[in-house]
Order: sequence, then C-alpha cells, then structure tokens
Amino acid sequence: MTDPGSLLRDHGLSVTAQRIAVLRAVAACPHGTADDIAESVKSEIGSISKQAVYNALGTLLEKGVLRRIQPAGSPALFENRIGDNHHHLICRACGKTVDIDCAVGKTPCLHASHHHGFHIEEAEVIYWGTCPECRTQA
Amino acid sequence: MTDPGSLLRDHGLSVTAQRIAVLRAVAACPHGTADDIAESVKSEIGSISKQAVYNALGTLLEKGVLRRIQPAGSPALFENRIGDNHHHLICRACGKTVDIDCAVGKTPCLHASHHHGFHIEEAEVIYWGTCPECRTQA
DNA sequence: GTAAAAATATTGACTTAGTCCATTTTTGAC
DNA sequence: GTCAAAAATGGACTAAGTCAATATTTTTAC
Repeated sequence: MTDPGSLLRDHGLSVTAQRIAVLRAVAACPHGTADDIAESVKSEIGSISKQAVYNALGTLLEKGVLRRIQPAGSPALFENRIGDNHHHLICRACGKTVDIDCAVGKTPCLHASHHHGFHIEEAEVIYWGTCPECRTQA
Repeated sequence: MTDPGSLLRDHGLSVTAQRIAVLRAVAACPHGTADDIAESVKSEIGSISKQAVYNALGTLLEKGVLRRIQPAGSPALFENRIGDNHHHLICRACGKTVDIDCAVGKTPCLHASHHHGFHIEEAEVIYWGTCPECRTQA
C-alpha cells in the first residue's frame, strides 16, 4: 500500500492522525462498515469520534481513494481496492462479502441498452447468493 | 395488471384492504419509497399504519410479487416489474430512477468469473449517472 | 520557529428508515 | 355465525448517519 501520508498529501488533504488511521483500518478490514473501521482506528490510536470517521471516509470517497458499497439491508461497506471495476458477491444468509472480477472484460456493464439521455458514470454490480458455509447448513 | 385480489389469493395470502392498496400504490408509483407508498395508500383507503406497509411490502417481496432496489444514500425503492432481469439507472444529482433493459441478453451478469463456491442467485445492477435535466443545469 | 488562517476533530443533539412487540381487528374455513 | 389463524394497529425502540457549534490541529507565510 502507498504510504497513507503521501496519499493524503497527493490529494491535497491535510495529514491527520485520524485520516491515516482510517486509511490503515480500511486496508486492514476490507468490506468493513463505518463501525468496524471506527473500532479498528480506536485500537490503533486510542480514540476517534464517529464524525471524524464519517468525515474521513466521505472525503476519501470524494477523492476516489476509497469506494463505498451499499448492500440492501446492511450498513455501507468501504474498501480501498479501486479503479479495476470489480464487483461484489454477498451471502444472503451471513452477509459475507467477497470481491469478484468483472465477468465481461474491462468496463463491462457500462453499456446499457438505452440510456434515456443520462450520462452514465458507473455501473455497480452486486451478486447475491449463498456462501459455501451457509449452503451446507441448509 | 392482474387483479390484486386474485394475485394475493394465488400466492396463498389473505386478501386485505391494506395489501390491495399497497399493490395499487406500487403500480401507481414505480420506484417509490415505503413512504411514498404509504402516502398513496392513505389517499386511497384513508389510513394505514407504517407497520402494515412494511409487512405488506415484506410479504410481497418474499412471494416474488415485488422487487426492492436499495440505492446508496436513499431509502429502499419498490417496483412491480419483475422477472425480466431489468436494471436501474439513477441520477446522482436528483435521484431520478429509470428502468433499463439488460445490456447483455437475458441473464447477463449472472456469470461471475470466479464464484468462490457461492451459489449465485441474482445479479443486481445499478447504473449511476446524471439525467438530462441535471446535466443542463451543470 | 511562530503566529494567523484554514482545515479538521469533537461533542451531542437530531433525523430518517426501519424493527419489535403486545393488543386488537379482520379474514377464511367450517 | 363461530372460531382459529393471519394481519393490522400503535407506540416504543434501534441503527446508521447527519448537523451544527465549539475546540483543536495542521498548514502557510513570514
């Protein structure tokens, strides 16, 4: 991973202990919720306010450093793997989330059949299914 | 649209005024929130409890009569167009949501490259962009 | 290195979307 | 019509996240 300090500086952001810790936390728990991240940050730097977590995540999202996934029935998840148009596969039973490379090449689903005059920026794909563990329990 | 009464009966559900009104409301406001639907129901039958709306929507989801979309940063939306694997295009600026037929044939994105042992049931695709109106305002 | 300005963090109240639960009402089967 | 099962009601509650005023830290300029 790029050094968090330079990463922030490169995007014109002030370098604060909280932001650095948030970046580390997202790297440490991919697909973590804001709460997971807050916990992880606390264990690293002692404490952080809920607001600082949301601020940092929000700013980093804006700068394109992080990505947010928002699955139905679950709080938002954050990850730092960006720019490769990968998608997510989520278990309906336990919520486990794994990365999945795109099925159809590089920017696959960006070709909607009829775009209604919209300017399409991004396609977000979530696969829903059942993970191996939950499947054996059924 | 199929008669709401028979639709309910066909799925082994009791026929209640609330459920019928919810079905009508979903048909009347495609991509409506639970709140939109509650409002629409109230204007039809006078009143309904929040809980009854969620119960009805939940039950109808289970039976596959309705579909739920859950876009980031917005409450869940409901629609009654099902079974044709269509997707959604949402304006980042104003939230306008339109249906979009699938780009790649019938069950397109259901072919993830590597499924990690998951049993994949459904692929949910949301296109994010800017609608024509919001684009001219930029 | 210091001081002022700008950016960020803290705290706590607040909002929104949705769930839980005990009770009452309605529905469907006889 | 009666009765059991299903559904609706109302109200308290929870989770995730936002807002806004104040305090602190970081950056910039000297």
